[in-house]
Amino acid sequence: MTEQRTERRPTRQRAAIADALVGTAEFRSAQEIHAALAGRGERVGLATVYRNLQAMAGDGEVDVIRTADGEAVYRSCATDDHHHHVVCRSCGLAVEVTGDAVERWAEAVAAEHGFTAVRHTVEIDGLCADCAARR
Amino acid sequence: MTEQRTERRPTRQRAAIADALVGTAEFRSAQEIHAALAGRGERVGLATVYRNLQAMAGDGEVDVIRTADGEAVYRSCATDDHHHHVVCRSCGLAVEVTGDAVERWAEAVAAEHGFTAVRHTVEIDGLCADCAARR
DNA sequence: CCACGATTTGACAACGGTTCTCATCCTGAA
DNA sequence: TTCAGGATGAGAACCGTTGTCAAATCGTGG
Repeated sequence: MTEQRTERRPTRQRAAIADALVGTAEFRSAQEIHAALAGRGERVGLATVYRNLQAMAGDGEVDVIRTADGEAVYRSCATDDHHHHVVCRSCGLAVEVTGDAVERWAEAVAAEHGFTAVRHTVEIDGLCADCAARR
Repeated sequence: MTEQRTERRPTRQRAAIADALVGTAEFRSAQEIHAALAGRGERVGLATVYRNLQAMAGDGEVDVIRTADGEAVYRSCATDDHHHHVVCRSCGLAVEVTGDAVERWAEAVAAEHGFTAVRHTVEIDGLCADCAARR
């Protein structure tokens, strides 16, 4: 179930994209990353951003989740281990959390209904302390 | 936080759409519903399907979740209460489940990081017994 | 240090789902 | 039955994402 790190060639573009993700606590869309790179002077094609983001996601280097309107957003994960996120609806800040309780609950509830090969999606969203104070 | 039932006028189309959803345990996309209605002889515009599905979702009459590729899929919920789903990756079959444990965990974990106005998304997917047997 | 085959890139077209537009149709109320 | 305004439908418009393919780039072997 764990992804295999595919053999890939290092390029300036790939590094730039990875760089844009590192050190950011927010989930960002491919378009935002593309714009950020452009604004920074890094000339990288949009298709390249998408391709690399996909590849990184496949290798488990970054996390991908979908916003409410279906857009894919990415974030570099601090850990390779299984985890979930608490995301701020206002600023996008995300913190990683783990919870054996949920994992077990999901597994149990699925089994109870005869499901196998179970996976799950758990994302929590709210207002972070800063954004809440700023109101 | 609970949705207000908006005043809406009953129409043949709206009824047909609601009808296509009732009695189906699967999550279905707007396009699938549109096609199903067309195949059944019901002439309903695609835009109308989208509009009504959105309205119903806003009123909490139907559940909406996003497939892995970002497509929105709908299902009429048996209950108005808060619940989650276990969805079959193969056939789309979905069963509704509840779990206080998760709710509490989500709330606690969010609070622990200073988040407020917390909401969460929890979906479980796997292979239902039938699909698993069919392999 | 250079040539070579394989990858990767980038500009742009193509796509698929969803939303918007606006003239026309219906519905409930009078 | 008439009327005003909400609802519908056909198609254009949108937008995020993926596909195309020639040109640029990379690691390697010579």
